[in-house]
Amino acid sequence: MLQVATIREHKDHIIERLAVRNFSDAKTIINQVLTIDEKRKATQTELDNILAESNKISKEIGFLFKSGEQQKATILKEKTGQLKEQSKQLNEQLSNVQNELNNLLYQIPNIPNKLVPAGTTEEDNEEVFKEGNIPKLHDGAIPHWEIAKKYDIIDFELGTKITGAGFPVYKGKGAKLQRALINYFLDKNTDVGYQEVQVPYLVNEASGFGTGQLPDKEGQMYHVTGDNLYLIPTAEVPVTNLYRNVLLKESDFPILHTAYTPCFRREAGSYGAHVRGLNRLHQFDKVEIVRIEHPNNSYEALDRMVDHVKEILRELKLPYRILRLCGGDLGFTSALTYDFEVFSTAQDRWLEVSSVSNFETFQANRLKLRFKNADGKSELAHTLNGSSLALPRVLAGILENYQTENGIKIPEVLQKYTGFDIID
RNA sequence: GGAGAAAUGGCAGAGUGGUCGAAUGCACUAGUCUUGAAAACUAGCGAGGGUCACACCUCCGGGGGUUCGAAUCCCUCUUUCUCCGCCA
Repeated sequence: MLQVATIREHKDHIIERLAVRNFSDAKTIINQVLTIDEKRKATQTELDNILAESNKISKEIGFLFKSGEQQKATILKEKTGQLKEQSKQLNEQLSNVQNELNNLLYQIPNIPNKLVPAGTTEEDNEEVFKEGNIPKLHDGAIPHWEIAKKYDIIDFELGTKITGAGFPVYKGKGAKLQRALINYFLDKNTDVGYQEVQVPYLVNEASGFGTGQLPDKEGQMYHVTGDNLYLIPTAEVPVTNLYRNVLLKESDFPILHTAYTPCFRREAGSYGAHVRGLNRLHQFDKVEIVRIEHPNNSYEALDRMVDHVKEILRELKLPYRILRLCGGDLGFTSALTYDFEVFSTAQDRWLEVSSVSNFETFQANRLKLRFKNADGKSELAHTLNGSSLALPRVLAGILENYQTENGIKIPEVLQKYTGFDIID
């Protein structure tokens, strides 16, 4: 959520940048926000004046009672009745205006960074980096869902029986390989200073609001209605909300966390040809990295996160590329996002395995995540996060790219975690 | 799940209807003293709105109510603690 003060000061710039997202209503909404905020201020001032007078009279009544002048007090009491009625009305007005203002603010996405290219679909994303060799597979190479079946390491039908489509069961070396990946990712992250945390997989409404999933995207999350809780779609939600309503010191920066969690996504409406196997699931595992940064450092931090994910993919020897998301593909809350995609050789397509974003103050404003700056003033911090990494597609990439006629080889860096070097 | 107690500033902890955004202690910040530090002393020290700056307004777990006036009384929700029940 943008701050009204920011909107007021940088109105033209914001309208111009929002055009990159094809957010055509920008000008109208921004102008509405400013008008309504003026109304808010006026109403607030009017209410404050009435409350001030009412407070003054109440105090006087107190003194009069003490000195035994009951009659004078009674006269004053009558006067407060009117004021009370007025303040009640104004209060209602104020909360209406405030709701109106908030409803507008909720509709405005984050301002894209100047690096974000214009564009409408994923075709317009900008490839900024590419590395690794696409292996030449032997004749008869197969996609990962067939590999999974052939070696009996992932059972999709069994998951369907227990829950439904999109909830696979990992078995034997498949399960072990998954666990190896989780441990490997966590170790890589903690090695460079991310503190590991284990967090709840269910979150309340306030948390969903803080990171921007609510109120608009509740359809993407599983809702436990009995207790009004949501299953997390990503560790970003609980981990970032660790810092909801927090006032930091400048010396607290940077804050770095990593967390392994399962992720639950309804993926409503995204069925189709490209969702086979591990490509798109309702439940999957992910290791996330989250940073809370001083505004001056957040873009350097973003670059460091990108470098970190690069190193992991390099170590796994998977061919990958990095995309800078265009305005049309950029998430609602993000100012700049880099997607990492691994090449899935048997499917002949790129699979997204990580998404690294800077949200600047967009989430912090909702979270009330601030720090005391050098002038002693409260200022919003910047939040960032990235996958490091999402498991299923990395797994798919390994199974497909490492397949040989004799079985699936295990990437060298993982062998000390798996305890085996081939699935056969 | 049942019964009882509690929730106040970074922490501890006063405050049970009026001048209380709130005593006191610790922590913290600045100054005096000191070669420096400690100690001692002095001053400052919650957040949000509003203002050029003041004034002023709001906030004592959340929400609602009583009252001219609520941290204080009432209702409700949440959380914590104790006891009982259940249980990985």
